[in-house]
Amino acid sequence: MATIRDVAQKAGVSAATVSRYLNNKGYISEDAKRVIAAAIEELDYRPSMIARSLNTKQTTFIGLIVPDIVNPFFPELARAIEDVALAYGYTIVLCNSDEKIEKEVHYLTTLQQKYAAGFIVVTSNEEADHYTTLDIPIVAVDRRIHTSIPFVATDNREGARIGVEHLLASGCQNILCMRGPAKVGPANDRFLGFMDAVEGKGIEMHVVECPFQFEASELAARDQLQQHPIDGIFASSDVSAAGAMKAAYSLGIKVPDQLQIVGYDGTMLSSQLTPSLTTVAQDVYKIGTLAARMLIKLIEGQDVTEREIQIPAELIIRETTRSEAQ
Amino acid sequence: MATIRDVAQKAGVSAATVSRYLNNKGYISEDAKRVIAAAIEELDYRPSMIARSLNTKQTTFIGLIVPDIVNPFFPELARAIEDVALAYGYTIVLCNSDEKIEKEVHYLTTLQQKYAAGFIVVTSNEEADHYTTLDIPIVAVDRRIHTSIPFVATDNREGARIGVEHLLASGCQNILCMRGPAKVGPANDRFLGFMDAVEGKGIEMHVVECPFQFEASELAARDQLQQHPIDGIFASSDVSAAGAMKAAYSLGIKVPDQLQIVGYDGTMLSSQLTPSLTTVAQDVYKIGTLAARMLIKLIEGQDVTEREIQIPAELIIRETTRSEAQ
DNA sequence: TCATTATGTGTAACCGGTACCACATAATAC
DNA sequence: GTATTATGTGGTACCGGTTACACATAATGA
Repeated sequence: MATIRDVAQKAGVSAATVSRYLNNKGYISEDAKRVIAAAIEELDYRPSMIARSLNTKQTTFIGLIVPDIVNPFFPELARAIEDVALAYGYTIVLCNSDEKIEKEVHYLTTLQQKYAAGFIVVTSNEEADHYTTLDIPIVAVDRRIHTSIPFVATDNREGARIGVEHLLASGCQNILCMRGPAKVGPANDRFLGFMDAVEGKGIEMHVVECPFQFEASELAARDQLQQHPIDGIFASSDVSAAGAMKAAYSLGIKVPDQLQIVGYDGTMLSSQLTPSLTTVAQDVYKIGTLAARMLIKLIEGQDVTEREIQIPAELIIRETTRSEAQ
Repeated sequence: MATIRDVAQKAGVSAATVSRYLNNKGYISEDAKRVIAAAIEELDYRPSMIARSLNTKQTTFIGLIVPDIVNPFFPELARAIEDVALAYGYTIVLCNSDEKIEKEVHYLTTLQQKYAAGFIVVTSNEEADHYTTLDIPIVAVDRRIHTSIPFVATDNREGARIGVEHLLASGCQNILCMRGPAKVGPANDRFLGFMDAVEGKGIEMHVVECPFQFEASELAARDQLQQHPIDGIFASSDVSAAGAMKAAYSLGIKVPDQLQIVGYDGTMLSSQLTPSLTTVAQDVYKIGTLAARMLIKLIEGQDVTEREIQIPAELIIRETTRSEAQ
């Protein structure tokens, strides 16, 4: 690899001049520009970002910390972030934390001492010290970390409320809420939204807590369906809804005739199921782009006025509900 | 951030000694070790990887170039790679190429001048010059790039053959093959496997090419199901199989009673569908770990004996086939 | 006892850029 | 005609590590 001094020598100028050329700083004659450009071309010279970083102290890596990229919510988020990162000259480093503090801390420290300019983080860990004490910018996505850390997410409470309203409007009288884990912020918000919709309506309701995981959800749903005459399910993730559909199928319960189901997330899965799933869709791509933009602004020292962004969710009515209203 | 000279000063030794301590190189007295460790502790010193990289010329970034992380095959691959990368002290940089040469080249060049130590690449692009001329190691996954580039993938031909044999053994007489795009290597291998199984068996067959995409697959399947008395479908991806299931459902064709379906990939989706999908599962995690190990060996200058690895696929029999044999 | 080797540490150059400063010349101002 | 400013370039220290080399002392061998 050619260095800046190789270029300088070939062009018959000093390294300083080449550096100025590369960064469009200070005065450079047209002659010098021409001869430097030629030398760069000829040597196929590319500046070493690492040498540059050493004294500018600036890098273009963004660490993306997610629980597990295999969970279908995150690839889409990653994709969105990567798209804006690319546009602004950043690249993203993928970190799977499995929700474990040790892994989060590991990535935070190694990447910081390596090269990271900032982080985008999705975590449910209560202890946020290792985030608040960081000296590079962070943006939290999906789950709030600490009031001092900027945050982007769906308006989950309102989203859930809309989904449950739809179930109500479609005639459900006996609703099961398959709520997510209590320690996950958005799961709680969705549960609150469920309560908002259901309260004072005089309908019967059941609540079961289950992880965003297929088998466990199927089991929980089957159990509830056997115990109660349920005619509507609000699942707080599409995966749980898929589990519920499977449970209904194996119990011979017809969807949507005997049982209506609303999922949450709006992942690919929801449209690929048979019958296709009515769901409350999050605009994950938008969340990702907004978070990335915000982080890059922070990195580049620009003003960030809105430090908390809530994106509305959208109800997508498909085949697991009857929407009697229509 | 404290520097090595800060540590040296606090410990009353030279920077060289601290460096030796950090790298376990050369002689260091126990006294020195103690006093340096204390100074590091006190200053919360972390060596700057970027300064280190500048003269060792070694980095610990692995570029992962995939068409689109949103395609469910890739998160699992990424996860596997990331797991071994973590174990060996590497971090992975996520690059979505959308199969576009420009984007691939962009990432290749920027990351190379930035920091990458090697690449793991999934691409179907014919033109491989920008890969073969690279001066850092690469490993190709899923799709072969060039004979000179190490390669890890499922034995797709054999996998497909097994899947189709199962359809045959389950009594299918009129089979539709939903093959993948002609320009994608693995899709061709799977088609060859289909032919291997079907040839000379005297059964009726139909072939339709469709992308690994839900809507298009549903349309193609519906079209074929309306034209021919098909009783078995071999889809070369789970997504296509899901499309076929939807088509069958909307045409009132019962699965598996009237129509049996075998998918390919073994993604989450296959188990979450109702009925759950019989599929030929790839061991994506294994592919990822093997590829990552191989790349790291190449980066670290170790011998790599096997430069082409084929992993067997496994048939997972679920509810979309009847397996009469049993 | 003297030569040789093992042990331990510091000095300084270097990796490949950036940026401050000095300096030279041309253009403009007074 | 001299002072001032704009334009253009080079020298060199520095970012924060690593490492070759020199040097000093202790331990071992003959």
